Amino acid sequence: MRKWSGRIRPVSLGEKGKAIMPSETVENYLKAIHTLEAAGASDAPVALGDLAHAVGVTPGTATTMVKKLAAGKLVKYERYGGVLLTPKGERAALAVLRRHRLIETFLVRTLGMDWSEVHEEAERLEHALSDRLLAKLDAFLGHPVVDPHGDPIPDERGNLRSTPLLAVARCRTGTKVRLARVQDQRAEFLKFLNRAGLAIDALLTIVAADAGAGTVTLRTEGKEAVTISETAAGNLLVEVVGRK
Amino acid sequence: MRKWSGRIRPVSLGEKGKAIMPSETVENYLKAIHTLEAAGASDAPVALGDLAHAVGVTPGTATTMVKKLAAGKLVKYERYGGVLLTPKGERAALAVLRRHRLIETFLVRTLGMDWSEVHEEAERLEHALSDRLLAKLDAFLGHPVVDPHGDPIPDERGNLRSTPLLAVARCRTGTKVRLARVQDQRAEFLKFLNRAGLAIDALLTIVAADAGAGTVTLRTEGKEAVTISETAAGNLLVEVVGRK
DNA sequence: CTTGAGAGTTTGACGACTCAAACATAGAGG
DNA sequence: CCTCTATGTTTGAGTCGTCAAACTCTCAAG
Repeated sequence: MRKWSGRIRPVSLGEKGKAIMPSETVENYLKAIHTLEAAGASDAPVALGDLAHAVGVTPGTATTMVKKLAAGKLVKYERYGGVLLTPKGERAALAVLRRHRLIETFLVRTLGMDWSEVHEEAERLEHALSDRLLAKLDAFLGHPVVDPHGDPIPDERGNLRSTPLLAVARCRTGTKVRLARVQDQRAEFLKFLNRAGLAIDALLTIVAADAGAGTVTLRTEGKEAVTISETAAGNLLVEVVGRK
Repeated sequence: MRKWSGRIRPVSLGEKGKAIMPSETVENYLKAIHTLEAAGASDAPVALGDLAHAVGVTPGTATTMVKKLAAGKLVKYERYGGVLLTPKGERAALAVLRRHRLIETFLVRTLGMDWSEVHEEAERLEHALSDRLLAKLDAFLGHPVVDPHGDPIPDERGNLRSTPLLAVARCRTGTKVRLARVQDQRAEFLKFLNRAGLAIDALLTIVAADAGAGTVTLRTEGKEAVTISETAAGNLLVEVVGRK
């Protein structure tokens, strides 16, 4: 009788033993929860509907999955009460984020891809890198601390270095700022930024803000002014460098 | 009512429409069939048992899967008659092989990983690269024609440039050769080659061949002689450069 | 021929993930 | 306080890939 030396497959959650390799699906849920936690009020649990939307499944599916995550001690969950990452879940989420951001950095810096096209790519690759490869990549890139969108890259231990940044939406007219981080990664939006000359590290001046129209106007060195929605302005994080 | 903009998932085989994105599993079966076809006598169908073994599943699973591949016109299959790739299946298999080998090349050349550790890595990554990324990678590497093991890399159209090579096992004593390709990718074996100083492009001399013991002895420039099994010698492909 | 061992196939079941749709709950507005 | 609607949960079913074990076929040896 032959022995079928099958490959080792991801183990189901909540089993005996140690370091469980989370499935691709689980990693995606954790990442989404992390992102939603960061976006919402601090300590506010993430609504399952939002989670479902972020992951791209129906609410029922999210409920089912979250119960599994809870069984695996990756999240804290109460019926009708939303979901929060446990420290363990947080670590796992940051590990995924680290892979994602290092990959994006590599794709842009080394392969010369546009920042508008690397997100989807990284989305698929992030589940296929070993720790060993990740370490090599990190070293190759010179241990970058932010990715091409300005998002911080967690280090091996999951520490996130956070510089306090300000949304353009909250800047007073006349402020001079440096674009440090873009939180909307939709290709559409990034391509618009390309056209408008709004790149990471670009120096900008807040020219005007029209609360009524819900727009903000800004100008980058030598280029013509651009007007964007307040929503968009909320996704551009900057560092103030001075006042005109 | 919210619209669940779920992600597009791989479509099941044999459906209407065109360019079906084969699942990771399907890609692995095709790759395995291709490899087994190449290893066996020309035009001999691949036995389902061998396929099952190569993919790491039970024979029943392989049968089931092969029927699906046949439904998708990727293989020619007859009950009890083994399996052969159709032109379509061949193309798909070569595409996977191309991705696999370009990734290995990148991992060794750019990230400095050892050739003994890249196979497994590539095995996972090969299913996650877009054509766009692959093209960038190919250009970045300067359109390499062989991977770190000496295996030829199919071009975008699936053309394989094949140089006729000879197995060390078939070389006469006294022949001087250049090591061109290693067909056994088990980390164990490659690490042994490292220790023995047997690298791609190394110049070797066939010192002796003992048919009784089933061994071959060879020497590389300046190093001491190594004796390997005939099986191993069958997996070292070389180019003859002269006779001593 | 006949036959049996070995290769291949079928069947029934399962785990992971998903959806649609029926159902339950919370909590704001009246 | 009651009620309605938003949101969340459950249920039943489906897909994909897998296994174990029962079953079937092929073909070489007698």
